Amino acid sequence: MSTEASTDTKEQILNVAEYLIAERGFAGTTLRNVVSMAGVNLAAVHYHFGSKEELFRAVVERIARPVVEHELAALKQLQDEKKTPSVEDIMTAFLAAPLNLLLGDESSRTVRAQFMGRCRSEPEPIQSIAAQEFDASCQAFLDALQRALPDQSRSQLQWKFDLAIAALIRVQMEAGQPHALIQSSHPDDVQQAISALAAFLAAGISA
Amino acid sequence: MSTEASTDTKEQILNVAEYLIAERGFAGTTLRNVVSMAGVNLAAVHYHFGSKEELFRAVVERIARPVVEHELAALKQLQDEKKTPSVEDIMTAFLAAPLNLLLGDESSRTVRAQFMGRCRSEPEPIQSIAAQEFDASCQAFLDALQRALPDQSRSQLQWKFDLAIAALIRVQMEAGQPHALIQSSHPDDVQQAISALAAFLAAGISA
DNA sequence: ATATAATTAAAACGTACGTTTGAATAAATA
DNA sequence: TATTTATTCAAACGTACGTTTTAATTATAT
Repeated sequence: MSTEASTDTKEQILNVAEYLIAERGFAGTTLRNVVSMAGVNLAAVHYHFGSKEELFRAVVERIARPVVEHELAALKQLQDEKKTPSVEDIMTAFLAAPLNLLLGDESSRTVRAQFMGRCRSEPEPIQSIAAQEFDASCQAFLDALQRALPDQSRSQLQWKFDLAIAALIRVQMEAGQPHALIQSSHPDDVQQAISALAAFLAAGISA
Repeated sequence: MSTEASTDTKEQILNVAEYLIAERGFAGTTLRNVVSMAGVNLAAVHYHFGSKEELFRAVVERIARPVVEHELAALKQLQDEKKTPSVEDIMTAFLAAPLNLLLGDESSRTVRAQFMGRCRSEPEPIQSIAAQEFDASCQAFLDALQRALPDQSRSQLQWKFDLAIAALIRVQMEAGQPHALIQSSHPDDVQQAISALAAFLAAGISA
């Protein structure tokens, strides 16, 4: 048996698509760019994924699943430790999973971050496809914030948490650039960035 | 004489290009979409602007100029009133100009906001073309923040102010949507949103 | 009114797009 | 080994892209 050759092709396509869409956006990335850089045949995309849009969905799923899992696990652990975690605790748990992904192998460090950033600014229906993959963790963290700040209205917390996501994504996209919060993928730097960003957001959300 | 017909065509193209790029992004907008909706000939784009990229630059310039002017004027007035304005004062001045643009005629209310949002997430070189149009006011406000918070390092303020811009743009893009900060273009609502967002950001930046 | 310039129009340029097809090749089953 | 299935490949499908060209039209000025 060899699903070997098959999965190689499939993963190569996913890797390259993630890289190019992160760099150029969905509309700016052509399947011919993808297969050329991946070293596979053009028809392989439709054989394995069906269409360009389905390929995008596959890339998003591959990225979102572990992030959402980590986030929900971190939140659960936090709630097991403390009865009512602070806003800063909650935000730290929320930020840790995606930002620690920046610690992965150097090659795909920024790529994954930039891809997630693109997801939120792509035109419909691309944006919605991405959003629904992250929806589960967003709801859970919003509930946690509501318990920590019972005096704030739900709609208030909603737009504040939305801005927190916007900030997280901005930090991810700018990682490594001249004046960004995250300068290197060194564990200490990333941990410090998580703390600084959690403090920034906790202050704003609590205000 | 009639530069009449000419400026009509030119402005129609600018209007429609702004609308479509706001909705679909630069790569997702075709010149044939533009001229079809604008009711002008395809060649008119190249006659008046030279290329698709130059058309984009023209749209950005038309939007950015009044915003930057208003922002710098508001900052100057603030610094004339108070010797050392508070962080919240500064952020309010920064937010007021772009958010008050949402008070314009209902038709183009969200369009302009979404366009500015797109500018920051477009792939290069589109993003840079847009960024340089807003650069002047960014530097001025960063300087003002530095004077209000002399204990924070420049690089700290830089990523914080960058996140403030990200938040501003997110608020603009989401305006009118279900759980957004800005629900209507009613002057009172917008003014309240400016206050809330200024408080959110001032807390984060000062933290 | 006539000549000159500015603007619009229709059509085609070459290129690249996402997708489909049908044959060739490799792998798995019998 | 023979046969069926899964995968790769080269080529072409029709469509749409940004841009250019050339001619018709409109306005300005002599």
